Amino acid sequence: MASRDSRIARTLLEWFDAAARDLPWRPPGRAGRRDPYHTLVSEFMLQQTQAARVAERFPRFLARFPSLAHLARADEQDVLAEWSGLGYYARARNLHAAARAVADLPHARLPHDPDQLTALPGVGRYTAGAIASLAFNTPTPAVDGNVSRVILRLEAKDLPLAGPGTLAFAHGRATQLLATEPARASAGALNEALIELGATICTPRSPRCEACPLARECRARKLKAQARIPRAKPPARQKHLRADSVLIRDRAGRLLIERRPRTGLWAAMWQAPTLESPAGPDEPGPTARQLPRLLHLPGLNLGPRPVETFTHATTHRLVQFRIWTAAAPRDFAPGPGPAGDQPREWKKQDQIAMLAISNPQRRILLADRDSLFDR
DNA sequence: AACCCGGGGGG
DNA sequence: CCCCCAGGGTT
Repeated sequence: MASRDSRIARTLLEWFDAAARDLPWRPPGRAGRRDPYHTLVSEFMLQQTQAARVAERFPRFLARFPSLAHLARADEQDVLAEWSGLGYYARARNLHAAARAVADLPHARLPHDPDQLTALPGVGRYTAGAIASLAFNTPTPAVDGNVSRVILRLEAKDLPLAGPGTLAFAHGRATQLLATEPARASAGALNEALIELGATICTPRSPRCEACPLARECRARKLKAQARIPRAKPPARQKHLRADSVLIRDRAGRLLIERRPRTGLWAAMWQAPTLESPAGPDEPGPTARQLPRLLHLPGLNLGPRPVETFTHATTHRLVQFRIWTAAAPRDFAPGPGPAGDQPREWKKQDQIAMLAISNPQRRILLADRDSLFDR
């Protein structure tokens, strides 16, 4: 089978050379080496996130944190602020911590060895393999969801993508491909080609086999099984939540904001004072009279009804937001949030825009709110 | 092994 | 609009 693997590797490398998308973390025209720091940042951003979306944010992140040393020196809240809207915010904290760990290394350089890379916070087996191979051409696999799917189809292996044997199988096959003559000196290019093929051609649904360079080698295609490989997983269960957010404006036009607890959803990010509670048919949620007490906002008078509602969906929850408004009374003295460790501050909208803030809170705090207070 | 952690795109 | 995607850390 060595010749089949050689054909696959050669075909992948030629295809990638001709068809690779132009992405901001790749060297232009595939000439020159990849910058290790750029690779670190982009691989963190690419965890669970599509390349097109990362491409919108990567240049801005680099402009703000131009080098690993800059990132290591930065304040965590500023890194989180720059990450706002990208989701999975633990990635931002881990990236910052990883930059600090590398900066503390003897030469302050990223290791070439995947095992040493795995020791960094937020760097698992995939990310370590990606950085090692893409930035330093270390001959090691980088198996993400794309690569697993491509290999399962290529070998007509009827396994679920997240199944226990899948990663080991894909890892083994990727290692064999990397050992072929055409790929031996091009580990980074081969890994990136596999990822690129999965992202652009061998997509989860409706794979574009007519455009696939590996169509002739693909065993799933031969069996017309590409649509059912990999096997589907059961859907995730969504938890229904309510979030009552109170917009409080003082005489200077500033809004009251608080920081969320350091763990859990939207950890350590800023928001309007918000109470989360279960949502459901027999869960009416707090009333306008109850909310000020529950949120430690003594003396506040809310309007009788929310001024706006909307639904925010994440993978595992459906959050029904209700926005309330109030003008701060003259002697208003808000305490810390109910969780105890939630400091509160008054800020203008243009200052809030610079903070670490989730998408729903961005919608709540940064929209034009004058009309809401007029009601 | 099961669960937590966001957000956007595709059919 | 519903359905889908998927890496790392924690427990």
